[in-house]
Amino acid sequence: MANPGNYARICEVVRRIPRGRVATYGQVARLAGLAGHARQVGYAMSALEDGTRVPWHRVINARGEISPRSDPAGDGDVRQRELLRQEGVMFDERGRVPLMKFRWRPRGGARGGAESAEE
DNA sequence: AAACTGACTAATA
DNA sequence: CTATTAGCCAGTT
Repeated sequence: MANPGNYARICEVVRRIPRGRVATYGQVARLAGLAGHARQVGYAMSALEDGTRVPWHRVINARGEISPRSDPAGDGDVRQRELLRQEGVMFDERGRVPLMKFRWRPRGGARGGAESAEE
């Protein structure tokens, strides 16, 4: 990565997502000080080197689903779902995560449900 | 340097 | 619910 600065921020944020919680790309971007750069967050994830301790699997899209990615192996999304399930995250019939319940809420609870749920 | 690409989101229709 | 449009910006070609 030519500019790891942004990636570092993203990793920092992702790293502090507690177990059993998920965060959206937009949320991570905002917390990383890159509001509106949700795309860059996803891009950063794909650029992560192996051996990284960043829980990238806890980052999902705003719909609460695992974003389909163009992985040659094609097992990336499957693995992500497995990892989340291991942490106690439940999926509904459609394979989605109820953000209303599992969304990571930094701050004492100012967001989620009552406030602007997402962007 | 210019054009493409992409693990995204939100607003409309 | 799906489809379309537009905004966003770093990394690749």
